[in-house]
Amino acid sequence: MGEKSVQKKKYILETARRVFMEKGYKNVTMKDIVEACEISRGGLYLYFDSTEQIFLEVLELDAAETDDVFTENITQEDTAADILTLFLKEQKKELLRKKNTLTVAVYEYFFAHKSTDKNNMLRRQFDAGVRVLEKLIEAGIASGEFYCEDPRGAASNIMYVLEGMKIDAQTFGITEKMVDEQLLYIMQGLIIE
Amino acid sequence: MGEKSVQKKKYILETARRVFMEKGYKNVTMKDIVEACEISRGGLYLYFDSTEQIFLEVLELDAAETDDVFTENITQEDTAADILTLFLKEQKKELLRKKNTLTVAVYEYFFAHKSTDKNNMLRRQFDAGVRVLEKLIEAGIASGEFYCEDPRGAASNIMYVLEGMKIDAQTFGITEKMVDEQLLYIMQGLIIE
Amino acid sequence: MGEKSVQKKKYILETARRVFMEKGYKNVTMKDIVEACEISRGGLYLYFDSTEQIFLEVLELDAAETDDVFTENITQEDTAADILTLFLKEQKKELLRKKNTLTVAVYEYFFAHKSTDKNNMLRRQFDAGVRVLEKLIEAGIASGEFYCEDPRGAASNIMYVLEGMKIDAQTFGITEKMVDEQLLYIMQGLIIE
Amino acid sequence: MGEKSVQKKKYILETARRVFMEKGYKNVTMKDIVEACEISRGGLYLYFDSTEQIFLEVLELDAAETDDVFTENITQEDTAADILTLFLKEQKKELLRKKNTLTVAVYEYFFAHKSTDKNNMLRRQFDAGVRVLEKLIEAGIASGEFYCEDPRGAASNIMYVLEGMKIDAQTFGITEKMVDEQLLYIMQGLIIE
DNA sequence: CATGAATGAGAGTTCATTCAT
DNA sequence: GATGAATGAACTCTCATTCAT
Repeated sequence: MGEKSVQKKKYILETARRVFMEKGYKNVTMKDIVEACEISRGGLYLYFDSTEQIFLEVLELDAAETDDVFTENITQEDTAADILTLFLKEQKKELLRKKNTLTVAVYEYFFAHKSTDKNNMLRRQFDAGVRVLEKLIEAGIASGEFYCEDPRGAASNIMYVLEGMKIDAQTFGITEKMVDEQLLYIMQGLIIE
Repeated sequence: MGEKSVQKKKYILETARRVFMEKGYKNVTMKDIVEACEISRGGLYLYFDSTEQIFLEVLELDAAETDDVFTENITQEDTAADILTLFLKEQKKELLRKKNTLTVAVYEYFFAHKSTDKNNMLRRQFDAGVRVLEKLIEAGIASGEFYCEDPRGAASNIMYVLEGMKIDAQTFGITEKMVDEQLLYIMQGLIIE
Repeated sequence: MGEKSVQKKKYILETARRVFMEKGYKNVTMKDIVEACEISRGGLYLYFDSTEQIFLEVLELDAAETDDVFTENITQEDTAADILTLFLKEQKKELLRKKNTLTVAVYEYFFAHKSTDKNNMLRRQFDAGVRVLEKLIEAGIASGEFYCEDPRGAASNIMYVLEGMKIDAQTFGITEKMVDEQLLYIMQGLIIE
Repeated sequence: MGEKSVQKKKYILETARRVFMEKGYKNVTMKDIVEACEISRGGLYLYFDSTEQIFLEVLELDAAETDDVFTENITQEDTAADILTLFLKEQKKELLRKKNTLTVAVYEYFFAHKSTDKNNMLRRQFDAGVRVLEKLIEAGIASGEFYCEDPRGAASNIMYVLEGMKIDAQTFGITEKMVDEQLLYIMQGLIIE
C-alpha cells in the first residue's frame, strides 16, 4: 500500500470516527461511511471489509494517538494528591463532553462482542487504570498524603465509579454537580485532614 | 381485547423478553419475535406495532413483577448492616447472572433514547437506589453501626459502582472475586470496627 | 335472509356508500368498510364477498332510490325550455357538489371494468340522457321554442359536455361561473330569440 | 448520474409508461415496474423513489415529446376551418386509440391529487386548448369562414365535449360513428353554409 | 348469525456486497 | 486504484380471507 493509500485510509478512519460518534456502532452502515467520506461504495471496500473492521481500526488509531495526555502533564514536583486530582479532572472533562465521544459506540460494540479475554480493550483499560491508581494511592500513603487500608479496593472503586458515571452520562445525563460531589467524596475518603 | 388476548399478549411479552435477553435491543426484529413466539407475522401486529413498543412493555411488566424481592426479605430485627448486606448480595446475584438479563438491551435502548427527563427509567431507578441507600446509611449511623460523614456521597458511590460493575459484567466479564472484593471495600468503608 | 338481515345489509350499503364517496373505489378496503360499519370482519363477509360486490350493490341501491327527482318536478304546463333549464340546473347542482358524490368511485370502477356492453351502467345513463334530451329538443322545435337542425347531435353535445365538466370538477375543480357560461352557451344555441 | 444512467432512466420511464397504459395508475406497484423492466428491486430505487415519482416523470417526458404534432402540420395556406378540422382529426385519433393511452392513469392520478392550482396539468391543458380554439374561431370569423356569437363558449364547448368523449371512450367505449357525428355537429355549428 | 383472532401473501424499502469499466 | 450501477436478501407493515367459538 503506497503512501497515498495510507493517507486515504487514515482519512476514512477519521471520517468514520465522526460517524461513530454521532450514531453509535450498530446504527452505522457502510453507506453512512461512504457518504460521510464522499467516496464510492467500491472505494471503501478497497480498504475495509465491514463496519466492524473500520470501528476496530478507529479504536486502534485512538489508542495510538491518545498516548497519555495525562502522563505528559505530570511533573516531578507533583504530589500524589495533585496527580490524582489531575486524573479525576481529566475524567470529568471526558464525562461531561456530550458529543465528541465514542463512548456509546464502544459500549455497543463490546456488548455485542463481549469477551473475557485479557486483550479485550475495555478490560485492558480498566486494569491499567486500576494499576495506575493503586500505585498512586500507595505513593500517597508513603508520602503521608493519603490514608487507605485497601489501595487496590480504592483504586477499583474509582474505576467502577467512573464507568458507572460514564454510562449514566450517556443514558440519562449527569450534571457537573453530581460528578463533583462524587469526586469530592472519593478524594475525602483518601486524604488525611 | 378479551381474556384470551390478554394471555396471548403476556405470552408474547414473555417470549420477547427472552429474545431481548439473547440479542439485546437493536438486533431484535419483529421477525425474530414472530419466530420465537411461533405466530404469524400479522398476528404479532395485532398486539404490537414495533419492537420498541414491545420492549417498553417488557420493561413495564418487569417493573410490575419485580415488586421488591428485596423489601420482602427484610424483617423487623434486621440491622442496617444486615439490610445493606442483603441488598448488596441481591445486586451481586444480578451482576453475575450472565444470561437471564435485559441489561444489554436496556442500555442499548437508553443509549438510543437518552433523555434527562425525570421519567427516564434508568434515572428513576438510580435516584430511588440512592435514596434508599442514603436512608439506610443514616439509619446505620443512628444505630451506631456505621460511620460516614457524607451518607449521600456514600450512597451515590455504591450506585455508581454497581452501575460500573454491571457494564463491566456485560463487556469484559467480571469475576465473583472482583465483585466480592469491591463490595467488601464498600462495607468496610462504612462499618465501625 | 330474515327481515333483520335485510336491514343490516342496507345499513352496510349506506355506510359503505359514504366510504366510497370519501375514498373513491380502489382505495377502499374491506377493513375500511368494517371499521366504518363498526361490525366484525367476519360479519361483513356474511353479507358480501368483496368491495366490488358492495360497490355494485351501492350503485344498484342508488339507481333504485334516484327514481328521477327530475321527472317528478315536471308539470303539464312546463315548456320544453323550462324543462331543459330545470334539467341543466339539476346537473349543475350535482356538478358543484364537491363531497357527497360517488363520481370518482364510479369512474375508477368503470375505468377498471370498462365494457362496451349495453348494460354498462354509464352507457345506459348516457344513452338515456341523450334520448330524453333529444325528445325534449324535438318537442321544443315543434312548439317553436327551439331551432335545431340536428336534435340528436345537440342532445349528445349536452351529454358530452356534462360528462366533461363532471371530470374537470373532480380533477382540477370547476367554478360556478364556468358552468353557467357553458350552460348559457348551450341554451342560446337552441333558443330562438 | 452518467450518460449510461440517463439512458437507463429513460428506459425505465418508457417501460413504466407501458405499464401505466395497461394498468392505470393505482394498480401499478414498484414490483410491476421492476418486472417489466427486468431489473432488480433495488435497481429501480436507484432511479426512483415511488410509483408517483415515476408517473410524474412519465408525464413530463410525454409533455416534452408531444411538442405539438399539431402545430407542425399547419401551413400558411391553411384556413381556420382547415386547422380546426386537423385539430379535431388529431383528437379523434387519440380518442379512438384504445390501448396506447395514459388517459386512465392520468385521471386516476388526478382524482387522487385533485388540485385547483393553476399548475394542475389537466387544467393547464384544458385552458391552453380553450385559448387556442378561441383564437382559431375568431380567426375564422374574421376570414368569413365561421359564424359564432360566443367564441369563448364555443371553444369551451369543444374542450368539454372532447373531455367527455375521452371518458366515455375509457368507460363504455365510443364508436367512430359517435365521434364523427359529434365532431360534425360541432363544425356545422360554426361554418357558414 | 356474529365475532375477532389468526394467517400468509405481497408491497415497500434499505443495504451489504460485487463487478464491469 | 476507483467508480457507482446492479443485485438480492432481509425487514417492515397491511390486508383479504378463514375459522373456531
